[in-house]
Amino acid sequence: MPELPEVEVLKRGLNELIVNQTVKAISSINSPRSLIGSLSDINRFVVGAKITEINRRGKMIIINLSSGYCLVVHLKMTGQLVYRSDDEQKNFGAGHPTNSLVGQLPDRSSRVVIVLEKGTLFFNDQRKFGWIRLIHKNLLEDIKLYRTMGPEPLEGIPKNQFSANLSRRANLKIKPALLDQTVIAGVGNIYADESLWMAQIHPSTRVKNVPAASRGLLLDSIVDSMNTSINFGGSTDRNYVNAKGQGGSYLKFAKVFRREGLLCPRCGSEIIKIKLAGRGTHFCPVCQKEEQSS
DNA sequence: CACTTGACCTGTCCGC
DNA sequence: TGCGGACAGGTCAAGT
Repeated sequence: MPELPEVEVLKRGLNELIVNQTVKAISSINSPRSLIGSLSDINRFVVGAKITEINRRGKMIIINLSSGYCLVVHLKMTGQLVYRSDDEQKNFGAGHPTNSLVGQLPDRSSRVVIVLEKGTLFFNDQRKFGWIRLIHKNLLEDIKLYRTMGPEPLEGIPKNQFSANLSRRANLKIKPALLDQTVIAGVGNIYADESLWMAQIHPSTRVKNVPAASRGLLLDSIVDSMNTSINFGGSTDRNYVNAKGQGGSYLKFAKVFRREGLLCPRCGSEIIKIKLAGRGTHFCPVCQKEEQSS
């Protein structure tokens, strides 16, 4: 669902749409757990503050405020951050056509509503796994996920660092190791499967049995697949949309993800799906060969 | 301590 | 058609 590329596309959109706007109001609706922070802090440090910049760390979005605080957003599986200008809100009310995949807002999945000067930002989350947390920018490290997050793929990770991080999980299978956010930031199910296919590594291979050359190829593949996805606006399976409510088209170009029963674009064999570490895992059993354990 | 499984949720899809 | 259950997967907590 939303992984690094999707969150990056969302971050870029938000930077174009809501920076320099002042927050007029913020409230959670229908899901108190979705907004984390005391009501007094929210009223004091969010309402009346100006949005200065939107950043990303792994799969987290960080909305910086002029008060020195920030709203950290994790979309988890079904979260969305959709901005509607006041004009767009009026048009929706009038039933005008739109290119948004999301209908009139708020809807029944809306969890947090942030009213800005010129529009409204909606945090929608069908399954309520996601959250928005208010925290001072100097205390971001209090969030364990933030503090332990591995290096950013788009900022250039030295291959020896990637290899060393992987080796901390030497006995783990390579796919669950990639999903460990302390090893590398932002990889989820889609880009794990796609990059393992590109690097021709069987997802069940133990990390200790993945040679250095394959690790280097794997890192390159992660970066390549993510950059390609960003260029296509990310992956939309069902829920993901950007800040304007539009989907991304990367899955049309995916080689194995959700393509079980279809043919491997490289060798023509049938792509299969297995369950690995509790996750659906797609790969080519012929050209992604498992290294023998010793 | 390292690793695996279950919980958190809700909408969709499949088989009966 | 209705219903129960499996499934989707990011992260943390609990269990082995």
